[in-house]
Amino acid sequence: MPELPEVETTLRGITPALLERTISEVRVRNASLRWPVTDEVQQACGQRVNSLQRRAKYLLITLGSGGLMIHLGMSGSLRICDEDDAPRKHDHVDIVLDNGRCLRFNDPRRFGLFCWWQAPADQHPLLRHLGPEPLQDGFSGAYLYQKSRGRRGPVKNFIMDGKIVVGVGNIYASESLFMAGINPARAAGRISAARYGALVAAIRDVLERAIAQGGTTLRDFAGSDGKPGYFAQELLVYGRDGAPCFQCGTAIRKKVIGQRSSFYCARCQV
DNA sequence: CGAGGGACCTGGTTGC
DNA sequence: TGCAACCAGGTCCCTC
Repeated sequence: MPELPEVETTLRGITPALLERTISEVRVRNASLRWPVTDEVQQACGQRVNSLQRRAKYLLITLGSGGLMIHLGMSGSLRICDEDDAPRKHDHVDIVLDNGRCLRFNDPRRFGLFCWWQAPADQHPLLRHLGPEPLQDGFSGAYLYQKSRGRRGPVKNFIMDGKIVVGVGNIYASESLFMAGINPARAAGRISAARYGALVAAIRDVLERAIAQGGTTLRDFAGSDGKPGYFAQELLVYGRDGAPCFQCGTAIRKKVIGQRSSFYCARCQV
C-alpha cells in the first residue's frame, strides 16, 4: 500500500499526537508480523517521545534511549485513537500514551514490521545498506548514471532497488519513468547521464506533488486522520492500461517487469 | 556483485 | 449465488 508519500503523510499525521508524550504501555494483540514482534518493544514503556522521523519507508520513533521502528508493508496503516476504543480487525499493536490516547497499528496482510532499535538507528541491519533519500542531496543524475553502469536489468527494477535509492515504489516508478520518457524495460546500464538527470527531476517532482496531495489512495490507503490521499487523480500511467496517453493518445500498456505490473506509453517512452 | 524467483499474508475483484 | 483464480501500494532471502 504505502510508498514514500503515504509514509510521509502518516508521519506528519501522527507526530503531533506523540511528540513529548510518555509511552505508558505497548499492547501487542498479534505478534505474528513478517518478523515476530518481540518483548524488546516493552523497553519503550515509561520513555518519552523525543522525535519522529522517516528513513526510506520506515518510521522511527526516537525515545530517551533507543526507539521503535515501524514499517507499513503492503497493507499497514496507523491511526490515533483512544486507548479504550474497541479494536478493529487486524489492529495488531497499540502504543498507549500517558494521556489515554493511543497509536494503533493495523495491517491485514501482516507484511509490516514493528520492532525495537538501539541507537544509532542508521546502523540497524535493515537501514544500514539503504541508498540515499530521493528528496535529499546525494541523489542526482550523476549518481544514478554511475551506479547503473554495467547493469543489464530493467531501469524500473533499478530505481526500485532500495540500495540504489529508497522510497520509489511501484506506482511512482511507473509515473516518473513516463515523465522522463524512459521505457521501464530499458537496461539501466544503457541510459545516458542526461536522461538520468531528467529521471531524478521526475522522481522528485512526482514524490513532492504526491506528498502535497496526502498520498495516493487506490483502494484503501488513509492517512492517520482517516482521510484518503488525493494523488490518484493525477496519475498519468499507473492503472491506466488501455486508456489514451495524455501526451500522444496511444493506448497505455501494462506489462509485468520484475514480477510487478508496469504501465507505460510505448510511443512516448523509449 | 547482479539478476531472478519464491516467500511471507489477507481480502477485494473477476470470471466461470 | 458460489467458488476458484488472480491481483494488490513491499522487500527480504536464496540460488545461479
